[in-house]
Amino acid sequence: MIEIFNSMTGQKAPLKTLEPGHVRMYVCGMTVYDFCHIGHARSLVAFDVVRRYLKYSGYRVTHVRNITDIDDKIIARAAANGESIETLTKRFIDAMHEDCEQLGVERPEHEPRATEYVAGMVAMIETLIEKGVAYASDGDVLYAVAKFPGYGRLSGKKLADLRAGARVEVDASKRDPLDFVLWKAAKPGEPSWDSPWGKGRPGWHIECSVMSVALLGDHFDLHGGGMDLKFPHHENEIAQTCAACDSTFVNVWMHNGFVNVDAEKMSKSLGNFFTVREVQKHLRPEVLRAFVLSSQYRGPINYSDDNLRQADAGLERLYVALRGIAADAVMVPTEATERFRVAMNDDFNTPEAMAVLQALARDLNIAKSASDQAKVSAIAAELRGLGAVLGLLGCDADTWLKTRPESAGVTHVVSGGVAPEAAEIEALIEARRAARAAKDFKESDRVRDLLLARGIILEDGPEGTRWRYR
RNA sequence: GGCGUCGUGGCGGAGUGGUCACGCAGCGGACUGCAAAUCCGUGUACGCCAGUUCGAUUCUGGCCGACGCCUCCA
Repeated sequence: MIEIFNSMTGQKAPLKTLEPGHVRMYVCGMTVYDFCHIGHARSLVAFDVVRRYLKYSGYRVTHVRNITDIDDKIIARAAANGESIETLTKRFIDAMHEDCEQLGVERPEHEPRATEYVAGMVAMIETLIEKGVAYASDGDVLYAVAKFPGYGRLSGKKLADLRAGARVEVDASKRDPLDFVLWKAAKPGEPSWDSPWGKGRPGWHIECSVMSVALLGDHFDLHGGGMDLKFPHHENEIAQTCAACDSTFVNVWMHNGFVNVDAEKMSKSLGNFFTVREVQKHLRPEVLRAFVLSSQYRGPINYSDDNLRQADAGLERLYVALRGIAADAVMVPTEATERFRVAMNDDFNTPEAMAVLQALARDLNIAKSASDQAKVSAIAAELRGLGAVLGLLGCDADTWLKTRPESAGVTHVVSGGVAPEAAEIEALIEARRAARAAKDFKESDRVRDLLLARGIILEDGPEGTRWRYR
């Protein structure tokens, strides 16, 4: 039984799908005017693990992740770059897909774009006006927040408190400062669509209401996103969908925590963000993934070189254990799998799940030194199998270990082939072998130091010498 | 100001009313020509103050501190 923390209730509860064996989930995706940063990566990876684990647990998953391809920032960025909105958004959508592939994030079943659903948004806005919860004003359409009784429930806010804390100047067209825009009248030169209220474009929140209803229905199982979307975005989504469809909308709300830098939220406005592709210049995407999974998805996670280094070291230990073992055995679940499942069933406790992988690595190393082949391949299969549920350990171990960190970034999808200078390294190892055979340890140590200076570590074993980068 | 999350050993990070996380780093041992890798061992950690309890890091209350949301943001 999978238990999930529901932001709406503040408690964990067993997952009960509306349709037996089928999970329908919607996760807020990106606004595509820039590259993915580590914060996006965390959300992407966190919900990718949710998706993978649900599938592993036997569910069919219909996962929707939207793409916001029209909004103020996109318009501004395109104008600043002197390029069209289409060119800009296409570029960053492609970049996002590349980043996802690097991070091992599976493609969701649907990736709807806001601009493809404008007609539906207009229709929902009309319904909201008919129902008396929205009003047109100077070409804008606003949602009258006070008309929706449950407003603030998700974020635990009261209308009065929100008004007291309001830091935004009141827009003259708003009847209540908290009312939010469903439709924006077009300004000259801006992209626009025809509507009953004149030319304009949708507000941000309405797209998610319309696209989720269109692809998943007006009542589905899971809705996720970053903590910062809880208010106002998800609150507004609820107000829109529930009022327009007279529905329950979402059963379980999930929110991932932030990535911090020096204990501060990584964000565009603070300028303390790193993009996924920058980071991949000096480490492999799988390390980033392991780093994200090293803490539970709801808590904060601190981005630092040392924490990344630790994630790398932990992952390397797993790959070292798997090295040289054929990946041909079928996974047979043992107590380790049971422990893994208990951890994951508890609101996706990935740190605990990773501890299980480490325990398997130790057992594997022990079985290896005992030369218990049956046990070795069984444990290796279980380790790989559970790793796959987290989207880890998908590479060939030897390839992983023989790929230089600085040439990383292209290794998540195993492509075979070791580093280019492998032949040269092998030659030096052979020379050293000869020296050792002749008991010329001075020479053999010289060769080893030579290689070490290039970041290559040698390991002498019963079957000869192996090498890896570090 | 309102609302909320959190505070675990050198670091990261789970978890629990009373023997165990796990990883990184360190130290000792085994192994090794020496290393590396691996295995074994090793740390009186649970913000502060009270309360409940035979016993609290784990429950309750208060305090302090950090962070977040209240405005676009994963």
